Amino acid sequence: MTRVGKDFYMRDSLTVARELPGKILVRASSEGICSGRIVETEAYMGFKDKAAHSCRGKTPRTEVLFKAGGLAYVYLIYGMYFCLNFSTNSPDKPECVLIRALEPLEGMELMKKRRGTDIVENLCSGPGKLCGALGIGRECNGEDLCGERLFLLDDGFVPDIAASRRVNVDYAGDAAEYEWRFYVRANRFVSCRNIK
DNA sequence: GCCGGGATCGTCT
DNA sequence: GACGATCCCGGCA
Repeated sequence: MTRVGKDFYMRDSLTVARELPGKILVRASSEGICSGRIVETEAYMGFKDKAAHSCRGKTPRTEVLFKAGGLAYVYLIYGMYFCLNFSTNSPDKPECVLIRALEPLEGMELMKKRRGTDIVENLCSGPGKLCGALGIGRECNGEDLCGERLFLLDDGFVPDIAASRRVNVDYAGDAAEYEWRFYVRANRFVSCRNIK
């Protein structure tokens, strides 16, 4: 079991998104420790990707993406839910990877309490859900992914990974067709299991 | 089990 | 002023 270091994030988001499934995300807060194995990701490739927040340049919201990779990019969606992304690559390439689903491991009781359900499949099977389960909000934006509150472990497990179109980016023209979503095949903790 | 609609507000135009 | 990188609930089967 090793900690994932900064170098891992200093590559393009497609490469990172493909290698993330199987890694273990650990979240430590005042309420306790939670962890889960990443089972679903999406790559957002910066300027060359019309679905990416950063494709039209730097704004107050996307500022974190214009720094070296290895930071959390957290934003509010639909006015009610948060999404967790890992920034990747160099400051001139504002790319990131959306974390879409986890297979819950540690801290099951705390995650159930935060989510208000005992159904394990519903704890982290979606971007908004996993932020709820892990207690991730706007205060995590810019958080170092190699710190003590949020980090990644590698236990050597390599799952069987499939690719598909990304979820809910129909507005993005050609970019909507790119198969930049990566998920663990036949895993019951993946969101949108009808999309192949 | 599947489907449709509503919630809710920060962000950018 | 419009619109989401979503989720939940209710209705119907």
